[in-house]
Amino acid sequence: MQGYDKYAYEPFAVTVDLAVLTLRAGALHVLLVERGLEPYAGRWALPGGFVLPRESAETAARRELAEETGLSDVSGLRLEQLRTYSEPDRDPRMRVVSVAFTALLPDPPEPHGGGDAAQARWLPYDPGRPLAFDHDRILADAHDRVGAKLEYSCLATAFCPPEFTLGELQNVYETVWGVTLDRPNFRRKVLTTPGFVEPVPGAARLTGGRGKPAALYRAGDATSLHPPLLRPPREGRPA
Amino acid sequence: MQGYDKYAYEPFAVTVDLAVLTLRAGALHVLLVERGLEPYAGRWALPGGFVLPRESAETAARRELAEETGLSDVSGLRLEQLRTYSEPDRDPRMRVVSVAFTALLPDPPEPHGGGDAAQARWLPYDPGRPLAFDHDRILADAHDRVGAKLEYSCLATAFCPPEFTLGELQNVYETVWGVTLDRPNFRRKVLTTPGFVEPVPGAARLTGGRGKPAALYRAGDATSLHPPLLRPPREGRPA
DNA sequence: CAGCTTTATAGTCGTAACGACTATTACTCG
DNA sequence: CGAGTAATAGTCGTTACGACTATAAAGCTG
Repeated sequence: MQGYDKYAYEPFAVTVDLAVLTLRAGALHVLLVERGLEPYAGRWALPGGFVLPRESAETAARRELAEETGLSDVSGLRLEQLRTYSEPDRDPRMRVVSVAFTALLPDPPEPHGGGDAAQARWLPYDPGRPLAFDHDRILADAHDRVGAKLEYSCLATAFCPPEFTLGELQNVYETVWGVTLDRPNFRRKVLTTPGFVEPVPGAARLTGGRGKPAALYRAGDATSLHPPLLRPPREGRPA
Repeated sequence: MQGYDKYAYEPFAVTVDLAVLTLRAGALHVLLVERGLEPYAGRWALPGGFVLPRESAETAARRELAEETGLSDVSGLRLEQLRTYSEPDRDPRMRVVSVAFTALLPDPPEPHGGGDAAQARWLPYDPGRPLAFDHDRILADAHDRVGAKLEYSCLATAFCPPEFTLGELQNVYETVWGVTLDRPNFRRKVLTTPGFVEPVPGAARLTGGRGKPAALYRAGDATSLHPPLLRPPREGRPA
């Protein structure tokens, strides 16, 4: 950066891309938009758009998130920078550098049509689905990152509504990691980690489904998990 | 990104900034360059520069790293993307979006003057030192990230020469974290983690200093630490 | 309504991991 | 040759965790 005044430089277009994840019906879903124009017309792509002249990438990402999801209040949502993608040919038309973000939503805010997208929909997360540009790689990176952050942060509550049961919280881990966890052990771990969750005062319980009604919890004030909640080590590689 | 063809967009300058860390004489050092021109003339700044038209940010970062350190072979070094900084006013002259990278060097490759910088030097890491632009924040973010990655990755060996003693490896942790660790326990943890380090075959030992000569090890083929090597929990916040 | 299924919650037991220590070995330095 | 220093070996008690059993409280099914 000290070389400003000597180097010639080329201007780039700067965009943001959003990997917005949620849990619908026990399966991980992603917010995708269908491209109407070439290149990649008809292909699914991550929502996103240009960073405006007076915006930071974070601001632009939050604006796009509101536009694409149609949510009235996006201010409380966690929006985390993932990484920046800058391969010279990632867009065939021009030089585009894209800052990717990850967001996690509690409940499926119904599809929506807002924003400028031809069509925006929640689709099940499928690592094999080819997306426009390098978006499949961005999405895979986002999935990896979220999976890793579940281990040592309290991020999982971001997938849950304000009040949730431990079963719902466990579903977050199981769905994102693609494993099943032992329920009593999960419960013990979460409850003995100070600040991870706190019981809802009114002794409120959630009933309605089958089985014994579950106690309700809220996210606590802790932000990191010490010690972490490790996912079971993969078979084939010793721990 | 689907909005290309409708939105007008503003071109940005894209740069890379490098937080290059090393251990000199048991203290964490950073590679800094002294700015010759306004703004921030005379201030220390992170090395970096513009991304050229046909480069990715990663390529540009590696090029800059070679130029600034004067190292002949930079290809083996770990260069990791940290985060992108895009506040509209981070550079008073123009709109600059900067992709920041972190690199870790084993041994202090002597200062150097290569590249276009007025002066490049290793200075002790000091969170209080004001740097040009938002570079003090970038540097702080890099330090945080490296500290966190030491816990669950084998990154620490990147600070060490190809063959190192367990004492040197422990120094990496102690220096970056700013704590002291129990030597036998550290040793046990490192040696019982498969693939973290492997002994150098020839039963080579490093002598020369005071004390008993230490056995030499190399980095193993593992890349992540399962279970992690947690830093001691801060006092004041219960674990 | 009885009994099955389902889900939440309580608790046990054995082991692995880890923090805090002590002891011993093998060097250099004065 | 001792004193100091750093590496290595090993012990002990506690915590954390995986695997598992048991009980409680709901809905469902006939």
